[in-house]
Amino acid sequence: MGLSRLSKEQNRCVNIKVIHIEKLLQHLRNYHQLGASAEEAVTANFEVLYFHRNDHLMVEGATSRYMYFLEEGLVRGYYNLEGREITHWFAFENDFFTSFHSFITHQPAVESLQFLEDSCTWRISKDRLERLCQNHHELERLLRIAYEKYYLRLEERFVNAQFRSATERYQDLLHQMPHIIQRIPLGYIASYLGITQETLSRIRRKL
Amino acid sequence: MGLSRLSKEQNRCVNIKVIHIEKLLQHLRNYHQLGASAEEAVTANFEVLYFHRNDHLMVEGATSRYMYFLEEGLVRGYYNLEGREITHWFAFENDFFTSFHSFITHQPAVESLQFLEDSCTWRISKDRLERLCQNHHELERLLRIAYEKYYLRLEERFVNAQFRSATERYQDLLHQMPHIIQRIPLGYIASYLGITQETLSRIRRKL
DNA sequence: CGCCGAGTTGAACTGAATCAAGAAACGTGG
DNA sequence: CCACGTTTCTTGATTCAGTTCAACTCGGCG
Repeated sequence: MGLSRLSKEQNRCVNIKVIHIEKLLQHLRNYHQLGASAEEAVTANFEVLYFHRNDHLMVEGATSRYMYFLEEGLVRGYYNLEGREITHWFAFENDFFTSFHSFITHQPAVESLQFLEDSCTWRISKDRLERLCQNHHELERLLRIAYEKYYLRLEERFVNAQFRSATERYQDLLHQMPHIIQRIPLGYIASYLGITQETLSRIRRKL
Repeated sequence: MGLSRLSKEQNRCVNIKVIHIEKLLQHLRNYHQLGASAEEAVTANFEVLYFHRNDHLMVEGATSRYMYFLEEGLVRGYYNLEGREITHWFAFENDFFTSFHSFITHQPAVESLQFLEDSCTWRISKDRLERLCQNHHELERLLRIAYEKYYLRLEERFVNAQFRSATERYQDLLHQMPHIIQRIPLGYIASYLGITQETLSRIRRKL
């Protein structure tokens, strides 16, 4: 459950921050165009952090004070339900992630966040994000638009969960993220889909 | 499938708009405090509309160009899945509603919206809402915060759908909205919970 | 009165969970 | 580079929650 970070690499990378953060800025532009001063504010307020495979970013009970952007790597959010571990989301390259409930409400998180691959992230604290939004209407708008998008994503997942069979959900997943199979253990994928590992194994045999 | 409106009552109400819209403003203040000019802009840009029980606000295939606020009444959103009607949300007093996917993406909606009771709504077009947000940073912020809240609501529903039994979900619903039983036919509630009407009927017998 | 929609009940069926046991793959230390 | 233990994945037998289909009850209403 190490919270260890690659401080050497990290320092190396802080020096070339301006180069790297371009990927985050590029991604932000997909949501909404930003002026020079807003982009500078982003550059000044996000910080890079590196993690190892299997590192925990946070564990349940902690309060999430940061929003993260995943430049490279893979993360899962999971929680315990009656003694068993439920993975309820994955974040891939170019995703924002955090324990949203905790981040938004300031309450202790019910979920834990763990890296499944060595990862490069950018983070900003809630305080700073609020300040940035206050000072740059453009960023507030960007955030609003980002929430719209994330809302729609979630809505789609909800409909799938409630009205499609396990097999359909697995096929959808394969279709939308074919790479997922190589990168994530079956058990995590199963609980993400809301089924048991055994059932998923059987589904795969038939395909 | 009447799209009829109560134009007489409506006109009467437009005259006393300033009194009525107070309820919308009051609700908005729960999300974020607004200055006088923002409140005036809201007052000037929302319009009141009345509907009858069973009226359709829109049917699948149409594109949702308005965001609605429900001052009084009851609405459901539903769609067809393999010939059967699935109610996937209800809006109650003080809820915002529309076909979110359609409203956000400008694409034709897959769902239809129907009033289950005589209702009083306030609406604003997407264009005007965008303009308001552009001119009033406060409103942009309010909208961002509203999306956060709606995101969390949906997340909770998603978790319930995927990991709780039908009985648990029904009990949760009873607990959170006890009035729902009196106001909504059993079949709608069942599909909202993701189960059949027969199953819900059996669950109720046992309680 | 008879019809119609809403809700209930029953019996058979089914998709997925559970429990239990093996097989395969993985990584770590010697 | 092999050997061993651990984790990951598969397979089988059984059980169970919820579906399906069909029939029936009840209350309202033209």
